[in-house]
Amino acid sequence: MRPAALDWSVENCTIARAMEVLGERWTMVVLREVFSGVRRFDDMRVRTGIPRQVLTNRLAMLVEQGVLRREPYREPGSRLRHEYRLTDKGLDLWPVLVAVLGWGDRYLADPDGSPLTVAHRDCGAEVRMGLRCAEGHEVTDPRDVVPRPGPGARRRA
Amino acid sequence: MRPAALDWSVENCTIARAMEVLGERWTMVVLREVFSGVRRFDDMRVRTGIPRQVLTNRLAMLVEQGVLRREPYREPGSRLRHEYRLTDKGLDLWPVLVAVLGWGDRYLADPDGSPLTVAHRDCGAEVRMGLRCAEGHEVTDPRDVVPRPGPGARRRA
DNA sequence: TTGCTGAGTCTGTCAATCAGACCTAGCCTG
DNA sequence: CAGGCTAGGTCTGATTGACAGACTCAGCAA
Repeated sequence: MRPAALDWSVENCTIARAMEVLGERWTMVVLREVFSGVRRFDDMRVRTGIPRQVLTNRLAMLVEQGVLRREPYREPGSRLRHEYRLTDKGLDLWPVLVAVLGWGDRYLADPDGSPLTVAHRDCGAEVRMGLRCAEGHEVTDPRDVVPRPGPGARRRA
Repeated sequence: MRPAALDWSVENCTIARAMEVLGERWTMVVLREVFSGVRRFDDMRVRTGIPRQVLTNRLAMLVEQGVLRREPYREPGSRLRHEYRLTDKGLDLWPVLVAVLGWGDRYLADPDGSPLTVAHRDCGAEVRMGLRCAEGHEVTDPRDVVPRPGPGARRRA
Protein backbone atom coordinates (compact mmCIF):
# COMPACT_ATOMS: atom_id res chain seq x y z
CA MET A 1 0.00 0.00 0.00
CA ARG A 2 2.97 2.24 0.68
CA PRO A 3 3.81 4.01 -2.58
CA ALA A 4 7.00 2.70 -4.17
CA ALA A 5 8.07 6.23 -5.01
CA LEU A 6 8.92 6.82 -1.36
CA ASP A 7 12.06 4.71 -1.73
CA TRP A 8 13.51 6.98 -4.37
CA SER A 9 15.26 10.25 -4.01
CA VAL A 10 13.99 13.29 -5.83
CA GLU A 11 17.09 15.41 -5.45
CA ASN A 12 17.97 15.11 -9.15
CA CYS A 13 14.41 15.24 -10.46
CA THR A 14 14.32 16.81 -13.89
CA ILE A 15 10.75 18.02 -13.48
CA ALA A 16 11.79 20.10 -10.49
CA ARG A 17 14.77 21.45 -12.40
CA ALA A 18 12.66 22.28 -15.41
CA MET A 19 10.16 24.06 -13.21
CA GLU A 20 12.93 26.14 -11.73
CA VAL A 21 13.22 27.64 -15.20
CA LEU A 22 9.61 27.48 -16.35
CA GLY A 23 7.79 27.77 -13.08
CA GLU A 24 7.75 31.43 -12.43
CA ARG A 25 4.50 33.24 -12.80
CA TRP A 26 5.20 34.86 -16.18
CA THR A 27 7.79 32.67 -17.85
CA MET A 28 5.37 30.71 -20.00
CA VAL A 29 3.57 33.83 -21.02
CA VAL A 30 6.84 35.35 -22.18
CA LEU A 31 7.57 32.19 -24.15
CA ARG A 32 4.11 32.28 -25.69
CA GLU A 33 4.91 35.79 -26.90
CA VAL A 34 8.22 34.81 -28.42
CA PHE A 35 6.71 31.74 -30.07
CA SER A 36 4.01 34.02 -31.48
CA GLY A 37 6.67 36.19 -33.05
CA VAL A 38 6.58 39.01 -30.51
CA ARG A 39 10.21 39.61 -29.75
CA ARG A 40 10.54 43.12 -28.42
CA PHE A 41 10.39 44.35 -24.89
CA ASP A 42 7.68 46.93 -25.28
CA ASP A 43 5.46 44.81 -27.49
CA MET A 44 5.49 42.12 -24.87
CA ARG A 45 4.87 44.55 -22.10
CA VAL A 46 1.91 46.18 -23.78
CA ARG A 47 0.34 42.87 -24.77
CA THR A 48 0.82 41.04 -21.53
CA GLY A 49 0.77 43.73 -18.86
CA ILE A 50 3.79 42.21 -17.16
CA PRO A 51 5.45 44.84 -14.93
CA ARG A 52 8.62 46.19 -16.49
CA GLN A 53 10.87 45.05 -13.72
CA VAL A 54 9.53 41.52 -13.85
CA LEU A 55 9.77 41.35 -17.62
CA THR A 56 13.36 42.55 -17.44
CA ASN A 57 14.18 39.86 -14.90
CA ARG A 58 12.36 37.10 -16.76
CA LEU A 59 14.06 37.89 -20.06
CA ALA A 60 17.46 38.05 -18.40
CA MET A 61 16.84 34.74 -16.67
CA LEU A 62 15.73 33.06 -19.88
CA VAL A 63 18.79 34.38 -21.71
CA GLU A 64 21.02 33.16 -18.92
CA GLN A 65 19.37 29.73 -19.06
CA GLY A 66 19.99 29.58 -22.81
CA VAL A 67 16.31 29.51 -23.74
CA LEU A 68 16.40 32.91 -25.44
CA ARG A 69 19.21 34.88 -27.01
CA ARG A 70 19.54 38.62 -27.41
CA GLU A 71 19.87 39.58 -31.03
CA PRO A 72 20.81 43.08 -32.20
CA TYR A 73 18.58 44.71 -34.81
CA ARG A 74 18.22 48.17 -36.26
CA GLU A 75 15.03 49.74 -37.51
CA PRO A 76 15.80 52.41 -40.16
CA GLY A 77 16.02 55.81 -38.46
CA SER A 78 16.50 54.30 -35.04
CA ARG A 79 19.48 53.33 -33.03
CA LEU A 80 20.65 49.80 -32.47
CA ARG A 81 18.43 47.74 -30.24
CA HIS A 82 18.01 44.14 -29.15
CA GLU A 83 15.28 41.61 -29.56
CA TYR A 84 14.77 38.22 -28.01
CA ARG A 85 14.75 35.03 -30.03
CA LEU A 86 14.45 31.36 -29.21
CA THR A 87 17.50 29.17 -29.11
CA ASP A 88 17.22 25.48 -29.97
CA LYS A 89 16.73 24.79 -26.30
CA GLY A 90 13.88 27.27 -26.37
CA LEU A 91 12.35 25.85 -29.53
CA ASP A 92 12.23 22.47 -27.86
CA LEU A 93 9.74 23.93 -25.42
CA TRP A 94 7.06 23.85 -28.12
CA PRO A 95 5.67 20.53 -26.92
CA VAL A 96 5.38 21.88 -23.39
CA LEU A 97 3.53 24.93 -24.61
CA VAL A 98 1.24 22.87 -26.81
CA ALA A 99 0.49 20.54 -23.91
CA VAL A 100 -0.35 23.44 -21.62
CA LEU A 101 -2.44 25.02 -24.33
CA GLY A 102 -4.32 21.77 -24.87
CA TRP A 103 -5.18 21.46 -21.22
CA GLY A 104 -6.10 25.12 -20.90
CA ASP A 105 -8.35 24.93 -23.96
CA ARG A 106 -10.14 21.94 -22.54
CA TYR A 107 -10.82 23.26 -19.06
CA LEU A 108 -10.38 27.00 -18.98
CA ALA A 109 -11.45 28.43 -22.33
CA ASP A 110 -14.32 30.83 -22.86
CA PRO A 111 -17.42 29.36 -24.54
CA ASP A 112 -16.32 30.69 -27.93
CA GLY A 113 -13.15 28.64 -27.75
CA SER A 114 -9.44 29.13 -27.59
CA PRO A 115 -7.90 32.36 -28.86
CA LEU A 116 -4.86 30.47 -30.11
CA THR A 117 -4.27 27.33 -32.13
CA VAL A 118 -1.18 25.82 -33.64
CA ALA A 119 -0.91 24.56 -37.19
CA HIS A 120 1.45 22.37 -39.19
CA ARG A 121 3.46 24.60 -41.51
CA ASP A 122 3.28 22.25 -44.50
CA CYS A 123 -0.36 21.26 -44.56
CA GLY A 124 -2.03 23.85 -42.34
CA ALA A 125 -3.80 21.26 -40.22
CA GLU A 126 -4.10 21.73 -36.51
CA VAL A 127 -1.34 20.30 -34.36
CA ARG A 128 -2.14 18.41 -31.19
CA MET A 129 0.00 16.69 -28.70
CA GLY A 130 -0.21 13.02 -28.01
CA LEU A 131 1.42 10.36 -25.91
CA ARG A 132 2.84 7.31 -27.61
CA CYS A 133 4.92 4.44 -26.34
CA ALA A 134 8.09 3.10 -27.91
CA GLU A 135 6.13 0.14 -29.31
CA GLY A 136 4.04 2.59 -31.28
CA HIS A 137 0.85 2.31 -29.25
CA GLU A 138 -1.23 5.41 -28.93
CA VAL A 139 -1.90 6.25 -25.29
CA THR A 140 -5.28 7.86 -24.94
CA ASP A 141 -6.21 7.20 -21.32
CA PRO A 142 -3.85 8.89 -18.89
CA ARG A 143 -4.46 5.96 -16.53
CA ASP A 144 -2.47 3.75 -18.91
CA VAL A 145 0.72 5.62 -18.15
CA VAL A 146 2.75 4.56 -15.15
CA PRO A 147 5.83 6.26 -13.70
CA ARG A 148 8.98 4.24 -13.07
CA PRO A 149 12.46 4.93 -11.73
CA GLY A 150 14.78 5.82 -14.58
CA PRO A 151 18.49 5.21 -15.16
CA GLY A 152 19.50 8.08 -12.92
CA ALA A 153 17.27 7.08 -10.01
CA ARG A 154 18.87 6.96 -6.57
CA ARG A 155 17.62 5.23 -3.46
CA ARG A 156 16.74 7.42 -0.59
CA ALA A 157 18.98 7.61 2.44
CA MET B 1 7.81 42.77 -40.32
CA ARG B 2 5.46 43.70 -37.52
CA PRO B 3 4.32 40.48 -35.86
CA ALA B 4 0.72 39.58 -36.67
CA ALA B 5 0.15 38.57 -33.06
CA LEU B 6 0.13 42.23 -32.05
CA ASP B 7 -3.34 42.64 -33.53
CA TRP B 8 -4.84 40.06 -31.22
CA SER B 9 -5.87 40.36 -27.66
CA VAL B 10 -4.48 38.02 -25.05
CA GLU B 11 -7.02 38.69 -22.36
CA ASN B 12 -8.62 35.27 -22.76
CA CYS B 13 -5.42 33.36 -23.42
CA THR B 14 -5.71 29.83 -22.15
CA ILE B 15 -1.98 29.47 -21.63
CA ALA B 16 -2.03 32.35 -19.18
CA ARG B 17 -5.04 30.86 -17.43
CA ALA B 18 -3.43 27.46 -17.25
CA MET B 19 -0.29 28.98 -15.82
CA GLU B 20 -2.32 30.68 -13.15
CA VAL B 21 -3.01 27.17 -11.88
CA LEU B 22 0.24 25.42 -12.80
CA GLY B 23 2.67 28.28 -12.64
CA GLU B 24 3.51 28.52 -9.01
CA ARG B 25 6.87 27.36 -7.89
CA TRP B 26 5.81 24.00 -6.40
CA THR B 27 2.61 23.07 -8.20
CA MET B 28 4.18 20.77 -10.75
CA VAL B 29 6.28 19.10 -8.09
CA VAL B 30 3.15 18.39 -6.07
CA LEU B 31 1.53 16.94 -9.18
CA ARG B 32 4.58 14.80 -9.86
CA GLU B 33 4.17 13.38 -6.35
CA VAL B 34 0.52 12.58 -6.80
CA PHE B 35 1.12 11.02 -10.21
CA SER B 36 3.86 8.93 -8.60
CA GLY B 37 1.35 7.63 -6.08
CA VAL B 38 2.40 9.81 -3.15
CA ARG B 39 -0.86 11.11 -1.82
CA ARG B 40 -0.31 12.10 1.79
CA PHE B 41 0.73 15.37 3.21
CA ASP B 42 3.72 14.26 5.21
CA ASP B 43 5.08 11.91 2.55
CA MET B 44 5.09 14.80 0.10
CA ARG B 45 6.64 17.13 2.58
CA VAL B 46 9.46 14.78 3.49
CA ARG B 47 10.23 13.90 -0.12
CA THR B 48 10.06 17.35 -1.58
CA GLY B 49 11.11 19.65 1.24
CA ILE B 50 8.23 22.01 0.49
CA PRO B 51 7.50 24.17 3.55
CA ARG B 52 4.36 23.06 5.34
CA GLN B 53 2.53 26.30 4.83
CA VAL B 54 3.24 26.32 1.12
CA LEU B 55 2.23 22.71 0.71
CA THR B 56 -1.02 23.39 2.55
CA ASN B 57 -1.74 26.31 0.25
CA ARG B 58 -0.82 24.47 -2.93
CA LEU B 59 -2.97 21.47 -2.08
CA ALA B 60 -5.90 23.67 -1.15
CA MET B 61 -5.54 25.61 -4.38
CA LEU B 62 -5.39 22.45 -6.47
CA VAL B 63 -8.47 21.07 -4.73
CA GLU B 64 -10.29 24.33 -5.28
CA GLN B 65 -9.32 24.27 -8.96
CA GLY B 66 -10.67 20.74 -9.28
CA VAL B 67 -7.31 19.18 -10.10
CA LEU B 68 -7.14 17.16 -6.89
CA ARG B 69 -9.82 15.89 -4.54
CA ARG B 70 -9.59 15.14 -0.85
CA GLU B 71 -10.42 11.55 -0.13
CA PRO B 72 -10.95 10.19 3.41
CA TYR B 73 -9.03 7.07 4.40
CA ARG B 74 -8.35 5.22 7.60
CA GLU B 75 -5.23 3.29 8.41
CA PRO B 76 -5.99 0.51 10.96
CA GLY B 77 -5.31 1.81 14.46
CA SER B 78 -5.41 5.41 13.32
CA ARG B 79 -8.10 7.96 13.10
CA LEU B 80 -9.73 9.14 9.90
CA ARG B 81 -7.50 11.19 7.64
CA HIS B 82 -7.51 12.58 4.15
CA GLU B 83 -5.36 11.97 1.11
CA TYR B 84 -5.16 13.76 -2.20
CA ARG B 85 -6.07 12.14 -5.48
CA LEU B 86 -6.25 13.29 -9.06
CA THR B 87 -9.57 14.16 -10.61
CA ASP B 88 -10.09 13.67 -14.34
CA LYS B 89 -9.03 17.25 -14.83
CA GLY B 90 -5.86 16.41 -12.96
CA LEU B 91 -5.24 13.19 -14.86
CA ASP B 92 -5.37 15.18 -18.07
CA LEU B 93 -2.25 16.97 -16.94
CA TRP B 94 -0.20 13.88 -17.73
CA PRO B 95 0.81 15.16 -21.15
CA VAL B 96 2.00 18.41 -19.63
CA LEU B 97 4.07 16.57 -17.08
CA VAL B 98 5.52 14.24 -19.69
CA ALA B 99 6.39 17.19 -21.90
CA VAL B 100 8.14 19.00 -19.06
CA LEU B 101 9.91 15.80 -18.12
CA GLY B 102 11.06 15.28 -21.71
CA TRP B 103 12.54 18.75 -21.90
CA GLY B 104 14.13 18.50 -18.48
CA ASP B 105 15.67 15.13 -19.32
CA ARG B 106 17.15 16.53 -22.47
CA TYR B 107 18.72 19.66 -21.07
CA LEU B 108 18.95 19.42 -17.31
CA ALA B 109 19.59 15.79 -16.38
CA ASP B 110 22.69 14.51 -14.62
CA PRO B 111 25.10 12.49 -16.77
CA ASP B 112 23.63 9.21 -15.52
CA GLY B 113 20.23 10.14 -16.89
CA SER B 114 16.77 10.91 -15.68
CA PRO B 115 15.60 9.60 -12.31
CA LEU B 116 12.11 9.12 -13.67
CA THR B 117 10.60 7.57 -16.78
CA VAL B 118 7.06 6.79 -17.77
CA ALA B 119 5.90 3.53 -19.22
CA HIS B 120 2.86 2.20 -21.05
CA ARG B 121 0.87 0.04 -18.66
CA ASP B 122 0.04 -2.66 -21.22
CA CYS B 123 3.39 -3.22 -22.91
CA GLY B 124 5.88 -1.65 -20.52
CA ALA B 125 7.56 0.40 -23.23
CA GLU B 126 8.63 3.94 -22.55
CA VAL B 127 6.11 6.67 -23.26
CA ARG B 128 7.16 9.86 -25.01
CA MET B 129 5.26 12.86 -26.10
CA GLY B 130 4.94 13.83 -29.72
CA LEU B 131 3.31 16.47 -31.85
CA ARG B 132 1.12 15.40 -34.70
CA CYS B 133 -1.16 17.32 -37.00
CA ALA B 134 -4.75 16.49 -37.84
CA GLU B 135 -3.63 15.11 -41.23
CA GLY B 136 -1.58 12.54 -39.35
CA HIS B 137 1.85 14.01 -40.09
CA GLU B 138 4.45 13.60 -37.42
CA VAL B 139 5.95 16.97 -36.47
CA THR B 140 9.57 16.55 -35.51
CA ASP B 141 11.04 20.00 -36.06
CA PRO B 142 9.52 22.61 -33.76
CA ARG B 143 10.05 25.10 -36.57
CA ASP B 144 7.29 23.38 -38.53
CA VAL B 145 4.67 24.47 -36.04
CA VAL B 146 3.10 27.88 -36.47
CA PRO B 147 0.70 29.66 -34.11
CA ARG B 148 -2.57 31.05 -35.43
CA PRO B 149 -5.55 32.90 -33.99
CA GLY B 150 -8.20 30.41 -32.89
CA PRO B 151 -12.01 30.57 -32.83
CA GLY B 152 -12.05 32.63 -29.63
CA ALA B 153 -9.50 35.20 -30.83
CA ARG B 154 -10.42 38.85 -30.37
CA ARG B 155 -8.92 41.85 -32.09
CA ARG B 156 -7.16 44.28 -29.89
CA ALA B 157 -8.68 47.62 -29.02
C1' DT C 1 -1.28 10.11 32.15
C1' DT C 2 1.84 10.52 29.01
C1' DG C 3 3.49 10.12 24.53
C1' DC C 4 3.23 9.60 19.43
C1' DT C 5 1.63 10.75 14.75
C1' DG C 6 -0.32 13.01 10.77
C1' DA C 7 -1.87 17.16 9.39
C1' DG C 8 -1.97 21.03 10.06
C1' DT C 9 -1.73 26.67 12.19
C1' DC C 10 1.04 30.77 13.97
C1' DT C 11 4.87 33.94 13.80
C1' DG C 12 8.55 36.50 12.10
C1' DT C 13 12.00 37.14 8.33
C1' DC C 14 13.37 37.66 3.84
C1' DA C 15 12.66 37.66 -1.21
C1' DA C 16 9.58 38.51 -5.21
C1' DT C 17 5.84 41.01 -7.36
C1' DC C 18 3.69 45.04 -8.58
C1' DA C 19 2.52 50.03 -9.91
C1' DG C 20 4.16 54.13 -10.92
C1' DA C 21 7.64 57.58 -11.55
C1' DC C 22 12.07 58.46 -13.32
C1' DC C 23 16.21 57.89 -16.59
C1' DT C 24 18.91 57.51 -20.99
C1' DA C 25 20.83 57.14 -25.79
C1' DG C 26 20.14 58.18 -30.12
C1' DC C 27 17.30 60.02 -33.67
C1' DC C 28 14.19 63.79 -35.60
C1' DT C 29 12.03 68.34 -36.07
C1' DG C 30 11.96 73.39 -35.62
C1' DC D 1 21.16 73.59 -30.99
C1' DA D 2 16.82 73.00 -27.79
C1' DG D 3 13.27 70.20 -27.15
C1' DG D 4 10.66 66.13 -27.85
C1' DC D 5 9.97 61.18 -28.94
C1' DT D 6 10.91 56.25 -28.30
C1' DA D 7 12.55 51.63 -26.78
C1' DG D 8 14.22 49.72 -23.16
C1' DG D 9 15.22 50.01 -19.32
C1' DT D 10 16.14 51.69 -13.29
C1' DC D 11 14.53 53.25 -8.78
C1' DT D 12 11.22 53.34 -4.98
C1' DG D 13 7.93 51.93 -1.80
C1' DA D 14 3.82 48.88 -0.70
C1' DT D 15 1.96 44.37 -0.92
C1' DT D 16 2.22 39.50 -1.40
C1' DG D 17 4.56 34.99 -1.22
C1' DA D 18 8.19 31.80 0.40
C1' DC D 19 10.39 29.96 4.09
C1' DA D 20 11.96 28.01 8.87
C1' DG D 21 10.82 26.86 13.17
C1' DA D 22 7.78 26.49 17.00
C1' DC D 23 3.22 25.41 18.48
C1' DT D 24 -1.61 22.90 18.20
C1' DC D 25 -4.86 19.27 18.12
C1' DA D 26 -7.41 14.78 17.75
C1' DG D 27 -7.30 10.22 18.41
C1' DC D 28 -4.94 5.98 19.36
C1' DA D 29 -1.68 3.24 22.31
C1' DA D 30 1.28 2.02 26.29
